[in-house]
Amino acid sequence: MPNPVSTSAMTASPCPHRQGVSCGDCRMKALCLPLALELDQVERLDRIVQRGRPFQRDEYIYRAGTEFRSVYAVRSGTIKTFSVNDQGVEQVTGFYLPGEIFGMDGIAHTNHISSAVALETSSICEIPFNRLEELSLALPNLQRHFFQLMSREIINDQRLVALIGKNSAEERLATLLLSISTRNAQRNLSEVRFRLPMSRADIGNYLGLTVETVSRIFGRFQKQRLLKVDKKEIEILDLDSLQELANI
Amino acid sequence: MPNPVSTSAMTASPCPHRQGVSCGDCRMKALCLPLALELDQVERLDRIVQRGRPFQRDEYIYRAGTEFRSVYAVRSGTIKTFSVNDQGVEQVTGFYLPGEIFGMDGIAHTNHISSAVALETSSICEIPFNRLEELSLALPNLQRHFFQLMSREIINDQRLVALIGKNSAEERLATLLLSISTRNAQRNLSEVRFRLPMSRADIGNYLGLTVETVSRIFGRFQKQRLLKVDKKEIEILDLDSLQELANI
DNA sequence: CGGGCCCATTGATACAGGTCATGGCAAGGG
DNA sequence: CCCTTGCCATGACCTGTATCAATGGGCCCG
Repeated sequence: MPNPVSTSAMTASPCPHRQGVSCGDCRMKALCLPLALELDQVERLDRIVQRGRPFQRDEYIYRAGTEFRSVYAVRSGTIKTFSVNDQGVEQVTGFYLPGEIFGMDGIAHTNHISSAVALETSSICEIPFNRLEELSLALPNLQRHFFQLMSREIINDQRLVALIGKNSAEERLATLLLSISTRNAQRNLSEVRFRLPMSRADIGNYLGLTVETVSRIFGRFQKQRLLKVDKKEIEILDLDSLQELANI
Repeated sequence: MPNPVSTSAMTASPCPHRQGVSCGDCRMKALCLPLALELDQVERLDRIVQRGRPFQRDEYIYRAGTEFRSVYAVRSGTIKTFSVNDQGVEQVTGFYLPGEIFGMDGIAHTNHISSAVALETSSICEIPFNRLEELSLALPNLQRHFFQLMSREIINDQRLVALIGKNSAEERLATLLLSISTRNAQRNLSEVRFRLPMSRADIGNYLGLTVETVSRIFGRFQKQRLLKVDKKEIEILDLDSLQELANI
């Protein structure tokens, strides 16, 4: 008897991908919008945001090499960004959850140097960058917000460098799980039960590990009663120990 | 007989750290300034830039925990940025050469989360961030330039993640050497002979390696006739092979 | 001038994680 | 229903890099 209800504890809204929402109504606005923006400023931002039909699993939001036009906000679902070097080796550069902004690495060039795909059905807000620039000239709060968003992205990447450069496989995986856990908590979802939308291969790629190692560590964590793992469904049984492991 | 002349091929200017320069005169303007800025716009930027006395080796430009006020441009010398986690482990996050901007990770917060020290005597331009924000509202080119600078920082960090996560010690060191080489070339310095201003420990820390490994790889590169290494003085003997190693 | 310190190098050894290979399970398609 | 395919798990083995330890050179300072 398959249970049609996802374990992801959604609120009353019938479909998380529904159209026609405005920034003012969006459940994610506290995450992706500058809190400092006044109501009429939100409206002005809202007017430049484009919302298309949801992206299906494996659908590209943008591709490396194509023209950079916009940055994007996740309204629902999960996005993976990655780049491919000239030897064809893929590098996963990030996983983006609802309320988070991606595509800011494209700003430096006229063409994208990385790609973004949906890991599950996902609704995306597209924010044309030249319009965002114009609006930022008029709304100092918005300009500041984007500077801060980009700064945060830099900080995240630096943390990832430290994680990969200095920590063991166990510490890396624990840290990723806790990162997703806290980001879920910010979205008012459970911080101990969630579905990992990405494959083991993606996790390993992101963390600088092989699939086998990721798999073994999941096994080890289960044996140590830190986690309950059922394919992509994760339950954190011992948050404290996991945090200790991740030295957070 | 010690040779007082540094191997770094400086141009005629008697002292690279001299005061009283303006952005318009600065040899590094092509690197750190938006090329698109008009002359009078450069002057307006110039007026907010603060130039103090040079920083000596090991002097801090800013410290983690102190109030974030400015971003900085290197006019001469080399700056190392790093953060320290709660276990006291240092993570080197970057080396900044003349014409490069650092401190952008501070924008996201009111206080710095990383520190910056001079690796050698260095002249620094301080750019108060709130004044930069104001000016950016008036100068669209400047706003764009800073968005692009930050985007480039993100890209660099992502490349570093890939380097550390996917490449061997040899590949990592080769890539760092080539990065410094090309950045020197941009400053019209030799791309095959230069002085590494940072210690082996800093290099290892940055690349996610131990000092011993860095030292061994330097030895290996010498044996393979890729490099001539004399303490911090580096001569690249076989640029092609090094590039092949770094898969660039 | 000598002692101490920092930095770099080099060697011996250990081990975490990579590589290679096998097998299982679930989903989808003919 | 069986066959294929993709994803994950697990075992055996190997190797690159960390770790531990010892040595040497340069430099500062008493």
